[in-house]
Amino acid sequence: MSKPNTQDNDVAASGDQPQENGDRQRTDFVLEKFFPYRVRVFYTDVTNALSEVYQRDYGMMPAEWRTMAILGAASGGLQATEIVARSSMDKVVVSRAVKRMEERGFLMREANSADGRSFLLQLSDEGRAVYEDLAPKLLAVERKMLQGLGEEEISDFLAVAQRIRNNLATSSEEDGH
Amino acid sequence: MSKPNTQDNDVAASGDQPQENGDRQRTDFVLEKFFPYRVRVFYTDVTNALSEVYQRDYGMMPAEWRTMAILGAASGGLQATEIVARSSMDKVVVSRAVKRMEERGFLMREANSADGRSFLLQLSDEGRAVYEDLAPKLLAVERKMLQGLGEEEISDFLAVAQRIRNNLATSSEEDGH
DNA sequence: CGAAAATAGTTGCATATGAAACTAAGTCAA
DNA sequence: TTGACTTAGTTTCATATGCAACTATTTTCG
Repeated sequence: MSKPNTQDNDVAASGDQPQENGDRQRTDFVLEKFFPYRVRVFYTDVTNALSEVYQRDYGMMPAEWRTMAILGAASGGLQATEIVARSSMDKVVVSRAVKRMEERGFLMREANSADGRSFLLQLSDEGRAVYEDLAPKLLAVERKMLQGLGEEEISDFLAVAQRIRNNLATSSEEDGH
Repeated sequence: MSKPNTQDNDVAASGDQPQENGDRQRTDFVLEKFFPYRVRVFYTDVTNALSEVYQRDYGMMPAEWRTMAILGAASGGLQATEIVARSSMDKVVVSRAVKRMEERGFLMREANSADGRSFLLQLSDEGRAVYEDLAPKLLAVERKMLQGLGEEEISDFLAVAQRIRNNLATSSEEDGH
């Protein structure tokens, strides 16, 4: 699956499956039943519930909130790289989030004496105040969405998600197997 | 953007948890443990696994594939509105996906005699061939990601996702309850 | 040491996105 | 009818995104 880009893949030629006849062969693909589709619908609702809060209250975008969440929980200053690692966000996204937050006075950058390429980031007092306001609100949203679910249901759910991720991470060689 | 509301929630006042002292109150928010964060990480992997395929093979983007998936399963022509409804995509997104697919010769638009505002959309022969090529490949990705999971585990998973969506859809009035 | 490779972070570019405004067509009701 | 309202779909605009190229530093190791 590493074909760089064969792009103009001749449509007629890629016949893996029997072409049957000229008639419509009706692959039974139903988007609404498709697992990844449902995941997306689910994800969209979850993520909207959150961004609604930090968007509305502070005009922050997801990357900014996540950056804040990590810095808020940290004790000392962190490098941007750590934020990248712990947020699973792209480094460009983090870079821009940091920039914007600094402009808004939510965080401070100081030179890193140990490494001239990087900076140590931490929340300003104002940023921390925002964090202390937002974190409980977002935890409340989490509580709301998980309302009525038992510990075990939740951990099962996460376990399944994790197994799916593992399945996907497995190189395709071993899957027909 | 600005502060449209009362939101200035006094940071010090929102104490659900014991306030201890005036010292840093250390809200215990840990991004990595935060349910919505995990959902996002999961979703990202799932969605990437799919887009990798239609992106690589046909340079399509998600909205295009989803449009194709719906049209591919439909018998007659569909209005864009139906695609919007059944894909839970924005109508602007659908509009552009349709446009691009038409340009690429994957679908045909014919005037809708029953309603002059809309068009009836359906896959062209070429579009259908692409669909017939892609649908099985994407079903295979689905199979791969669900590998090793039992029917019941999957349906439980989806049920939990649904319950979470329901929790979120519920107006906040009734949630403290 | 010092050149090549690796790493931190930023920027440019091309494209994607959503909100809101817009056009055109259909519906409703007096 | 006609005028107000609704709906289908497109366009505009401002912003978000990701890749790849870039600068500046640090690391590696012959």
